[in-house]
Amino acid sequence: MRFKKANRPLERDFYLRDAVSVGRELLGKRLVHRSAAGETDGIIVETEAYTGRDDAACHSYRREKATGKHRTDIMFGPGGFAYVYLIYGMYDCFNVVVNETDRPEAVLIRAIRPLVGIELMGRRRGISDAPKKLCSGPGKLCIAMGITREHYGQDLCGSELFLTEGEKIASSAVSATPRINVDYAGEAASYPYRFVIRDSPYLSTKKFLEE
DNA sequence: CTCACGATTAGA
DNA sequence: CTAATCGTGAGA
Repeated sequence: MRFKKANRPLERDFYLRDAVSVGRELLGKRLVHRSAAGETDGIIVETEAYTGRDDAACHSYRREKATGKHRTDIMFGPGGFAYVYLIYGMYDCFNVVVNETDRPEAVLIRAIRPLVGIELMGRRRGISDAPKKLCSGPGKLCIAMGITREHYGQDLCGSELFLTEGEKIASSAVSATPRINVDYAGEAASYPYRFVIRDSPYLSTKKFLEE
């Protein structure tokens, strides 16, 4: 058998739900990338939910369908596939597409606590000091884990790039805050769709507001 | 075709 | 605080 039971990729059904639920439940899961250079993996400590056509912060906001020509096309299919896009002309961001076909939602993975392949992560990032900074942001974790736009559309139920069970996170250890850097989204900018493991030293920022 | 700007980061 | 850097999407 290719995987030990505890290390199997999460199944499709996990992803076929709304972004807020999946975003919250991805905290504590392990993100694994088996690349030619080696394996890297770590525990997710920060996510953001993007809830589709009605969410002004979401890339699929007011879009109607996949045209075959837009970066968001993958979001219109079923959950459990990778949506990776270039931000600010410099960095890639890794998202998990969620929900059913034609419900274009996604969860942005914003920070990870490195577990495996820390030296490889350091080499990719060009730093040698504390692992706390290796994956403390959506751009940084893509560099550290070797995730690029070539992974756009990858099936996360496969064996190269996937999520699997990690640690149980008590709901009392989770905080929900507004999402980072979505000021352009008007009212949606204040929705509490960012989920963090409170007080984790591996987060992208120290911003906490609400419970 | 042009062009303003971004789900970021590192560095002054 | 700002520069870096380029794909995207809106508009002519």
